[in-house]
Amino acid sequence: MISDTNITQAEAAAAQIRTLILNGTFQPGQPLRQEALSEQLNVSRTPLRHALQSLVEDGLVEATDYKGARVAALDPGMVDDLFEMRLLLEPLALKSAFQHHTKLDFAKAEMALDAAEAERQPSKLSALNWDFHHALYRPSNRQTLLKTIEQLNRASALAEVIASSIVARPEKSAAEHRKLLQACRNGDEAGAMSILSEHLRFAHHDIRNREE
Amino acid sequence: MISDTNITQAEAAAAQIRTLILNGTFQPGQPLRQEALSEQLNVSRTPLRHALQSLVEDGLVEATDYKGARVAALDPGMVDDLFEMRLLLEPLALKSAFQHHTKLDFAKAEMALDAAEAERQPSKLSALNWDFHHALYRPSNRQTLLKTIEQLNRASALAEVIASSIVARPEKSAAEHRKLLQACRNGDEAGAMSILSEHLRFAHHDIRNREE
DNA sequence: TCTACTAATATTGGATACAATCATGATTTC
DNA sequence: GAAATCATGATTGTATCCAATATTAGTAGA
Repeated sequence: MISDTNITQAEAAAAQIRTLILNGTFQPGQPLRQEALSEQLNVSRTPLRHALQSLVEDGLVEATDYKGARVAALDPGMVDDLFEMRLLLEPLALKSAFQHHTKLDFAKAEMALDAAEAERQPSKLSALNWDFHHALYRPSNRQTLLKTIEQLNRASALAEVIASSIVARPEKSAAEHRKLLQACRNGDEAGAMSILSEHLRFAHHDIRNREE
Repeated sequence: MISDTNITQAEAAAAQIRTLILNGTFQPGQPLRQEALSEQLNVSRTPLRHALQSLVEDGLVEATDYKGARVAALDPGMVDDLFEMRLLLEPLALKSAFQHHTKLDFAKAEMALDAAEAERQPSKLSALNWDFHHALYRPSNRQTLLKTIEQLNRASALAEVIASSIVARPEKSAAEHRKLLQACRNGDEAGAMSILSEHLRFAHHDIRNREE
C-alpha cells in the first residue's frame, strides 16, 4: 500500500454533510432524516449515524433521542462566547509558538494563505482559514490547547457562514493574515500578538453586524 | 408516561464505560475490544460503537480506524493546558453569573456539595464536582462558554483520577468549595473570583505533584 | 538465521432486517 | 363540539450478518 489515506465511510459522509452545511445548502433548523441522507450520500444508515454523531460533537448538528437530528440553530450569545474565548486562547497559543522559534516553519501557513485567495467555496475557505492559524500555533506543541482552539474555530465557521461573512470579507481577512504572517517572520512577537487580537476582533465585529 | 427519562442503550453504555475508566478499573492505554465490551455490558456492538465514539469526543478514549479503541493516555502537557484554559475561562463564567444576580440560586450548588462530602467513588465525585461549579456559572446564561468549560472539566477528571488526586484531596476541595459558595452568597464578587482562581491553582498543583 | 512473502485469524467497519419510539389523524366518549 | 384515546404510519435505535482491514504465524528462499 502506497499511501495510507484510508478514510472511513462515516468520515467521508461527515465531511460531505459538513460541506453542505457550511455552504448553506442545509439551512439551520433543517431536519436531517437518516434514510433520505443515506440515499443522497450513497451510504448505509450505520456510517451515516456515526457521521451525524460526530457533527453533533462539532456543534454543527443538534440531535434528540428518537426525534432525529437537525442543523444547529446557533443561539444568540454563541458568537460572542466563541470570539471571547478565541481572544483569550489563540494569543496564548501564538505566544507559546514563539517560544519554540527553532521549530518555526511558515511554508504551510503561506500555502494555506495562497490557496485561500483562490478559493471561494465557504466550506473550503473555513478549512484553509484554520490551516493557516494552525500552522502558526503548531510549534507551541500544546496539543490539548490547540484541540480546543480548533473546536472553537470549527464552531465559528458555522456562524460566519450564517452571517455570510466568510464570503463577504475574504480579501480583508487575507490582508490581515498576510500582516500576521509577516510579523511572525520578522520575529516580532508583540506585533504579531496585537495583529492577531485585532484580526479576531474584526472578524467578531463583522459577523455581529451582519446578523439580524 | 410519567417521567421522560428515556435513555438510549448507547448512552447507558457510555456512562458505564466512563465510570469504569474514571474509577481506574480500565487503565490508560488498555485496549477496548468491541465484542468483549458488548458482552460485558450486555449490549450489541452497534450501540457500543456509538458509546465509544462519544467517549472519544470526551477525550477519555483514543481510536484509530480499523485498529480499535483504547483508554486515552494523557500527554504530558495536557494537565497544564487544561488548567491554564480553565483559569482563563471559569472566572469569566463566574463574573458573568454575578451580573445576573436576579437569577442566583445556590440550592443546587449546596446539594452537590453535600452529596460530594458523602461520596467516595471517583466517577461520581467528579460528576458532583462539575455539578457544583456548573450551578455557580449557570446564571451567566452563556451556553457556549459553559459547554466548553464542561469539556475541560471532563478532561480534567481523567487526569485527576490518574493522579489519584480526586480521592486524595476531597476534604481540601470541599473546604475550598464551601468558601467559594459563601463568597457568592455574600455577593462578594472579587472575593469569589480570587477563591476560584486559587482553587483551580491548587487542583492543578496537586495533580502535578502526584504525577511521576 | 534472517528476510520476504503468504495464509490464517482476529478485529473493526458497513449493510440490512427488526424492534422501539414518536407523530399524526381518526374515533370514541362525554 | 371538544377532549381524550387509540390505531396507523413514519422515523429512529438495536441486533445480526457480511465485508474490509489489520495482525500474527508460518513458510520458502537466500
